[in-house]
Amino acid sequence: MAALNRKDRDRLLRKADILKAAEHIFALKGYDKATIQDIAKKAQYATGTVYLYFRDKGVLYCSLLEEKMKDLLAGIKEKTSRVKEAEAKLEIFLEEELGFFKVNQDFFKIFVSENNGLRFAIGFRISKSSVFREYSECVSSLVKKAQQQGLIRGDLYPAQIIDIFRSIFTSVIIGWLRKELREPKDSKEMSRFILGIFLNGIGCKKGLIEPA
Amino acid sequence: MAALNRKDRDRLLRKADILKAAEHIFALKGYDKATIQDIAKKAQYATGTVYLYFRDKGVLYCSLLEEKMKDLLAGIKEKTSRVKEAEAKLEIFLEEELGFFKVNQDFFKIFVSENNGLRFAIGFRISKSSVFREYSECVSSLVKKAQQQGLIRGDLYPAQIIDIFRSIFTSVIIGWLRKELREPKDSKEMSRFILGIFLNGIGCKKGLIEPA
Amino acid sequence: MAALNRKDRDRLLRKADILKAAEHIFALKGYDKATIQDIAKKAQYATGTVYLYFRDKGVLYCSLLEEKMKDLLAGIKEKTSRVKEAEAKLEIFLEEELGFFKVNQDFFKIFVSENNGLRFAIGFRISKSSVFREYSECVSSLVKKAQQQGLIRGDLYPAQIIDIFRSIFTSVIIGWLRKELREPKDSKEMSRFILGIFLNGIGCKKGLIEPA
Amino acid sequence: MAALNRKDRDRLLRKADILKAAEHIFALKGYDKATIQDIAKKAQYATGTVYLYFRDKGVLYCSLLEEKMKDLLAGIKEKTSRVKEAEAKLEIFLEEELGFFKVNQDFFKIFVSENNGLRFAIGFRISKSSVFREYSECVSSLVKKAQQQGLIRGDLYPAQIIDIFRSIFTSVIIGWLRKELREPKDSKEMSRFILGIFLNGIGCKKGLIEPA
DNA sequence: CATGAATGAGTGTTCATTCAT
DNA sequence: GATGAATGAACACTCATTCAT
Repeated sequence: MAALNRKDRDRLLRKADILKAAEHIFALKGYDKATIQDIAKKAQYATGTVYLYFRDKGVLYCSLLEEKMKDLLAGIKEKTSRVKEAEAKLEIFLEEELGFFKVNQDFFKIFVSENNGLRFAIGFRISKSSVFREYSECVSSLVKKAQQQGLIRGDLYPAQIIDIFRSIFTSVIIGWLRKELREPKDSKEMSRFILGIFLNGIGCKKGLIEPA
Repeated sequence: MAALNRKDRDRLLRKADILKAAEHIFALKGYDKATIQDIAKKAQYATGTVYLYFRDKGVLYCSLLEEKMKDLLAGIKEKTSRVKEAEAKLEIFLEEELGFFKVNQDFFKIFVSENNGLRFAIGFRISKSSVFREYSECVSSLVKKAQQQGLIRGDLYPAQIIDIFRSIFTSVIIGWLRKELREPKDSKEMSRFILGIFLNGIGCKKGLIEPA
Repeated sequence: MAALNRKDRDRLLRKADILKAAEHIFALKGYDKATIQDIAKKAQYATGTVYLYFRDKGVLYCSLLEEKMKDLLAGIKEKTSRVKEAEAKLEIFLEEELGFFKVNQDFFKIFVSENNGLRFAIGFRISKSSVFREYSECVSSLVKKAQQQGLIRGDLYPAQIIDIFRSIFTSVIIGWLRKELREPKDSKEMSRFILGIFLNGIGCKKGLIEPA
Repeated sequence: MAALNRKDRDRLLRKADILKAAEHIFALKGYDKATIQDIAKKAQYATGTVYLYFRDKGVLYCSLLEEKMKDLLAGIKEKTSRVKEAEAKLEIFLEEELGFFKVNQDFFKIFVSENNGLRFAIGFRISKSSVFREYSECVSSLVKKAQQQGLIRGDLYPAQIIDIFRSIFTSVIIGWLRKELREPKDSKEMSRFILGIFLNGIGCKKGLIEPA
């Protein structure tokens, strides 16, 4: 925030260079198959330089996730705070994420494999990180507010709802990125579309079955 | 099926030993971090023994996936063929998968990371395998039938619907396995619950928003 | 020599089977790249069976060489003993080896790589074996007799002469087997041809240079 | 030739270290039995270091052969071009190889096992390499010139003559290196000695037999 | 005896990490 | 600080040898 001296500013610039390269390589090859040398070369630094900025490969990976999540979260918080209604908040939340992933498709791949792989396989406890916790809490509060306002069923854990929300969102965005949707809509339309599925399901309104 | 001589039977038993160990190790560590030595040790065989049954690590991994998918698919086909209605088919499909994953939690982890990461990072083209293709076709036909019978919206690609279906399913099952649900219901109830969300969404019936 | 009981006879037959397979495989792949499993399979025995007849891979290899050398040597001794003159002996020696290698081309490859590789690279001390020693002595006595009879220069070690003799012989036979000679002659003609080169060299009789 | 910066020079020095170690180990154990760890240790580097300079074991081996052949060939070409007569060229050729192998005895072993086994067993097609082809062509042209000048019999394929030439040469040099010759002569004398055998054979001039 | 599945030491090769320059 | 060569532990895979059946 405050004005940085040249040294600190340079340091941040280099970190950013490396993170950008890492984002591309990790998205392309996955965590294990990506090598530090790949990343260093992509970033046009020497191998050792990476270690001046990140203690090890794991830290680099986590930093990447956190950095991106921080950006995403900042956008979401800022935009959703502008409206009051839960529904509008959810809509704007979706819109913001759609926009973010549209310009961060590499990160989207990582995010998906991280989030949907549910961190089973990877030894990192990213969810312990503060940005991730904050992101969870942010989404959680959106969902709780929607429950309070009677928009969303109250008989489910928010965590569960978020998972469902996230997974519908992810499915749709993957199709979107694949250009498989009939009409590749803009973020705004897409946001309403996803929210529609989330709230109303995929069923025709004819044969509604009783919720269990 | 046919009576096997001792040799063939033993061979199958040993393959099964190794596959079981592999399932556990792959679920625990992921494909890359899992080592053949880990798997051999877990199965209480020597390293080289694994190679008597599987040409290489990749083949072992694929065999594992295919073997399990074959079992899963057989159950699904058998059970869903007993009913006529699309809705009942979907319900039974869910019930069958729920039951299968309940007793195959290790495989579930692998299945999720394989399926949801959309195979970004892994070099295997498992989806080319006939069992995987057959599984896709099976789910696809269930969904198409549901569309024809007016149960599911007809304005979406089946592939998209399947993704959404699968992602809701996955989210719920993860919560279920984590015992995060208020009342850990049995497979039958859970199946109706998931189908309800899928068809009707998570919204309260009050404030329905218009689908975009 | 004496009549063998069935047990001993069977044992010899099996050894011969294995040696024959080994000959083929060693010729094809070389010592290191050949595997016992290759050989066992070729001989249509189980892997372990090979070890009932040969202590280890090295012994199998050496036995093969010795067995073949014994056959070769027996033929040479028998045939060369029929004539008196050193020149005739040499001629018959060559004829016999040519005939032997013509029907034992696999062994010829092994023999060449063993003999011409000069046992530098391989850890076996085959030359210590009695058959090899005997073979050396046999050729040596032929050469010495030729020296005594004034056929061959007396100012060289027999060992040296044998090496030269052998190497000319080998070169020619390789070309012969490759069918590179203008007229693929029979063993008798070929034998005289080699002997001619050995004794008179490759030079035209015009410009004889003085022996150093 | 051109002045190299320190980096390039160091790189060449290290490559040379490794090649030297490889030469020794390959000569001692043969290609298959030699391990990269042996070579690295001999060169006093870590295992991985070898791979910074040579892509794999095969490339290391081929590089070694090519590097040495290049040196050998350069010497031969330079020296033989100084004289006109075929006989003198052959003599100088021999002299040069004798001198080269005297100071490169390890390489001589490799050269012999590579060349004389006629590459039966080894999967590399080194003969495809340009240096090897060039070497062959060089020797071939020496032999052809000798045939044209009436020094060598014209009724044989050059390839055949070269084989004989090489094999006599090899036999003699091995004896020479073993110090088995009565008087270990210098390269010049030895060269004339070999050429004498090559042109005139090993026979006494008395009992010349008719060439077949 | 014969078998061939099992063994596990050993090899080529990679790559995260270090450190002298 | 930046570099990138060097390191060496680790892994996939092979195969000579053993031994229970």
